[in-house]
Amino acid sequence: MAKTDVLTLAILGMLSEQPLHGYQLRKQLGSELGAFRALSYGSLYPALKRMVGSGLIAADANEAEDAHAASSRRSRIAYRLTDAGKARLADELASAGASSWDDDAFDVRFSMFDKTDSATRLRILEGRRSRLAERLEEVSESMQQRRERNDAYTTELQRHGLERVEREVQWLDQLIETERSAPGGNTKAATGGENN
Amino acid sequence: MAKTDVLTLAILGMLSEQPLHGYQLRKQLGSELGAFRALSYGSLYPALKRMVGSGLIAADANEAEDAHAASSRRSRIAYRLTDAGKARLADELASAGASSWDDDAFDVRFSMFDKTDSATRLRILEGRRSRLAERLEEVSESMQQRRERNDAYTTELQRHGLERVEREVQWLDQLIETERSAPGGNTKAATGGENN
DNA sequence: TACTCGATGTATCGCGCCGATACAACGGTT
DNA sequence: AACCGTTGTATCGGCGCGATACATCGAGTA
Repeated sequence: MAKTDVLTLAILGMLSEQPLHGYQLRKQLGSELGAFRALSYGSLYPALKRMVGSGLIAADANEAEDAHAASSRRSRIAYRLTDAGKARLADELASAGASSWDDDAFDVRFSMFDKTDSATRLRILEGRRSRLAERLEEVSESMQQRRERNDAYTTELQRHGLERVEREVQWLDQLIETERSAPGGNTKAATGGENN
Repeated sequence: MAKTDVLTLAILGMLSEQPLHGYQLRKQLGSELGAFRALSYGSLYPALKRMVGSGLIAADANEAEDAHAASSRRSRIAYRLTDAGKARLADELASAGASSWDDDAFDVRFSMFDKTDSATRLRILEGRRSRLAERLEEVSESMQQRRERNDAYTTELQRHGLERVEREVQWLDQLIETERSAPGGNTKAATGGENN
């Protein structure tokens, strides 16, 4: 089972809606997600190259040649999903493994929830929740241990960090409850199931 | 004015308390700050090497040779600040420029607030605040623009992200107010002043 | 005594990301 | 006709990360 990193997954998701140029892709990813707020071209273009190389996407170089032959050869490249790309995306969408629980990965995965069935959504939310609970425990432990040694500012920083994570857990709890009481939306039944 | 990246600054701060080994350095940075939660050795050791190369720190290889000569030659390296390192740290501590306003950089800077005078503290807090206000505006703009096009989940993700930033601003406002009404703590008067 | 195991400790490799930078054509304004 | 902001592709050096390898120490245990 080939690995699919976060950026690759995000691109697959974007392109599943419609073919896009690199430039447009960047804008969309930047505004749609919290992650990738300022995704650089130094990441994007190499990523696209890799994906073309592994056959997940294909590059359609400038199609518009209706009239007057090959005059103004603009170099714009529209990328679209191949069948392999669609298959990979479907695979990822049906999985709820640990690779969907980290900060950026979760955001990307969450933004595609309307393409996922309710059971998988729930498993991702719960996985994320338990991941955050782990972090909560680690941080509050190390806070207690060094409570005396730290100055007021460091303590405040830790307290605030802790609070932020707690709030995140509360948010997830809300989402989980909603998902449980109203499994609505997409219900295309976990095909295959259990990845990662 | 030589550039000082976040990791370098954090190391300078840690070593200003006491000489430390790479291993200890990693543990401290991991537990003390929110940033650097899991700083890898693949970053730390090269960074230390760079800093030795640029003369900011010095490496004292294993001093403990009290008795029975050179028997168990353990390879442990304690790093300490050089005079150049102390000077650089003092420089950074007196500056409140834009390089202290980003997420990780701010955390590192904030955790050293007890080594900075009140005026500089205030300027950093305000800089961070205005940086977050910028982000707030960008995000809420792009939310309004594509309100219709997005599905419910993406919208919720954006809303939550926005809320998180708003909360961050509130936290800063509190800190600013406190700092204004009680400039206490270190008051070593901005020496030299205005960097970055 | 010997064995194992976890913590301490140093170090490197490949890979991917970032910020900066360069280049170029398009569309609209003055 | 000159200017400028947006769209668009592309690369380079530097650096952080995760994985991995290796070595020693102290303590508990068979």
